[in-house]
Amino acid sequence: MRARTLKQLAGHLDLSITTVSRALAGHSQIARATRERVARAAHEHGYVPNTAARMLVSGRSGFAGLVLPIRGPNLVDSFLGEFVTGLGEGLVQRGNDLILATAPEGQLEIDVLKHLVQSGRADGVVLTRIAEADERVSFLAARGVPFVAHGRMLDAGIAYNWLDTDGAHAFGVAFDMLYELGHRHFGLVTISEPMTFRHLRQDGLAEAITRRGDPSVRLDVATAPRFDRGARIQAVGRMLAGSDRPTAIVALFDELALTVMEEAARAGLSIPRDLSVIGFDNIVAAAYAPPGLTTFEASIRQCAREIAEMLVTVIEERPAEPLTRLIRPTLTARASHGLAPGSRKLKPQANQGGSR
Amino acid sequence: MRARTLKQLAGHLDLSITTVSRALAGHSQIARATRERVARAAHEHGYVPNTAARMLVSGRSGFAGLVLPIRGPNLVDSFLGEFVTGLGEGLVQRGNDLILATAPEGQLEIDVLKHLVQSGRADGVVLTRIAEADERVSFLAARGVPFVAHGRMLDAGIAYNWLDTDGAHAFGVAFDMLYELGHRHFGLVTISEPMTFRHLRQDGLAEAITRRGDPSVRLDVATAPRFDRGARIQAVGRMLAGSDRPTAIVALFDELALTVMEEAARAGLSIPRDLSVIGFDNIVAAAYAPPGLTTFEASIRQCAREIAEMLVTVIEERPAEPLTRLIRPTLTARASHGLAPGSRKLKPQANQGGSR
DNA sequence: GTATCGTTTTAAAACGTTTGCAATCCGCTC
DNA sequence: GAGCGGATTGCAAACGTTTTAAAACGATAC
Repeated sequence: MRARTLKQLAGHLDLSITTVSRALAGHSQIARATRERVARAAHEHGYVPNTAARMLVSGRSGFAGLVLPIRGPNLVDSFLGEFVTGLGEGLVQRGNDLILATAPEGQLEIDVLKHLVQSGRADGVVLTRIAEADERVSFLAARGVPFVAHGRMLDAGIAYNWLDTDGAHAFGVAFDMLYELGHRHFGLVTISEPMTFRHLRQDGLAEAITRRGDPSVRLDVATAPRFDRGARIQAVGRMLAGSDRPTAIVALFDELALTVMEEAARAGLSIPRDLSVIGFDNIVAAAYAPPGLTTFEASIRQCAREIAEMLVTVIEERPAEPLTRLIRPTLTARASHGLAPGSRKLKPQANQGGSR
Repeated sequence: MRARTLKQLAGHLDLSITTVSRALAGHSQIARATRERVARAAHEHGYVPNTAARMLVSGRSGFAGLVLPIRGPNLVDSFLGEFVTGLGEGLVQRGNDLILATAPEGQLEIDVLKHLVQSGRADGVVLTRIAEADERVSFLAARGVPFVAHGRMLDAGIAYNWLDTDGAHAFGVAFDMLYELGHRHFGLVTISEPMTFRHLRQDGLAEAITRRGDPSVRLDVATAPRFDRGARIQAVGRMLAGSDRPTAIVALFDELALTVMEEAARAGLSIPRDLSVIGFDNIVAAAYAPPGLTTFEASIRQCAREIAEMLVTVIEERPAEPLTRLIRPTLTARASHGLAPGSRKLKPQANQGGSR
């Protein structure tokens, strides 16, 4: 009864496969009456064209790929959910779907990536967590596979499409705000992994300090491996020890800021009275960790959506020039920053719009 | 140079397409020497078989599908990320990938689902958020499409594969624990949407009360629409108002429990001294919201992984009997529950193993 | 009645793989 | 040296779609 293939549908309609195919595609060379008759029949039969056949003949899959590396039981936060949702939103608008290829623990992410694009399952891919020098970028660029990176490499020698948050700008804003509040002794808590955003944010902070030109400003830096909680706590502990400690700490991202807040509480320091803390990302816990973490946010979902749109553009139009986009994060002011200890507020400056 | 298709590879090897195909598939009818020669060449050329062609001839895509409904800008938590990660883990083990089909705001989820399976893009699908009566389940069951549901319908009339967390058991455990701590006046905060887990958990609580057989036990229920924050706050406020309020509140899930904790704080109640609160899910914020929410957890990632394995089994083996699995959640005891006000502890009972 | 033209339809090839069946090759036996 | 059997290999069809090139059909003009 129901026609599952073009052939069956054509049989029912007493037309050739060709005509039905063209009619469904809306070709104007098919008589209008025929087009409508075919459309009606297709709808009645619930006919849906076979994706495999379409892929085979068109050479395109209609899928954008994302490789999901599995590592350890811990590292799952809301990032992935938001990112995937945003990609889905952006892709579906342009008639694409998302395919998630998992890279299990033993397997290299780049191998999964190669397989994904070479099997024709994905017309293009999205890359996250770009390292300072990233072999995935060079591989895809060399192969001419469409892709968009979320983040940048440090090496500027290779042209590719990317979208990134302007961490440098955000960290400059953070410094200026804290400086205005009287802070002069700063701390930066960062990671030791070679991620580009680490450099960019740190440079943004350093530049803001230079721009200010106040020689009394000091900056301490604490570094620890990203996933080594013990080392991180130790590094933060050292930074907070003694009386000559920073009065304001900027963390590379919220998880680090939360550690700072926990360690500060353990050391008997009150936030923001004794210590101001600012993070980056606005993860959910940032709102719940007392007294509420001041942080920056560039909606991951929104970024992912734009990335998806960029990717489809690249796939369809193959632009000569790489597409790039820098997103300026917004400040979510909560209660973890305030006047520097011992300084009196000159111009009153309320915390703006903090919320959950 | 590089052979992208079987034909090219066969040309290089001076063999027929058939032989190369069979050699790569490991057929024993091909001479061992030939098999090895082909394998080596394929590896050197970086040959990867075309997925579309394979799908077309085999009738299988190697994809499991998940429909991602987009609704509103708010509803993104870590659930999706964990779930997708778990699915990926489970699927990749059996050589499958995950395809995410987005249902944009205007479009019905079931239409996307239909299109997904009828186009042959997915060999089977995973369903989440099962409603009391779910049209997706009946559709897929009628069509004979392999699927596994995360959650159950209330109607037992239709056989299908599911995995669910044993919320009834958990809520019974919660009651027993609170009863032992001296609580007699209980509150349940729930939602008004027709989700099966709401019934199961509430029934589990009611059964535990009945089982205990203590006529002095009382239970108040507060209900609000799931996504109406205002209504939720009001309902919780009413429950907490007056002196004859519950001393222990069990929330259907953590978000509700967090609202209870916030409103309790606003009403000047101290947790756990004046009020015990227990949630369900162990979301990230549960650890950070002071004083730390006691809650139940069934690792979403682990559940998703099992769901994926079940799905592949269904796809490959088409078992006659439906596969079902009930996961017992574990208690994550933090500091939001304690002795009932005015009762003295008889047998000391420390909080076990609370952690982040 | 034939040539021409525009509109509408169709036959057939192609995409890259798997697979049923047939062909080839080789060493053996009688 | 013809026949046989087992081990290898190859031909060709099939999967369902899109697309190139060509055919069919009327109608109009000469």
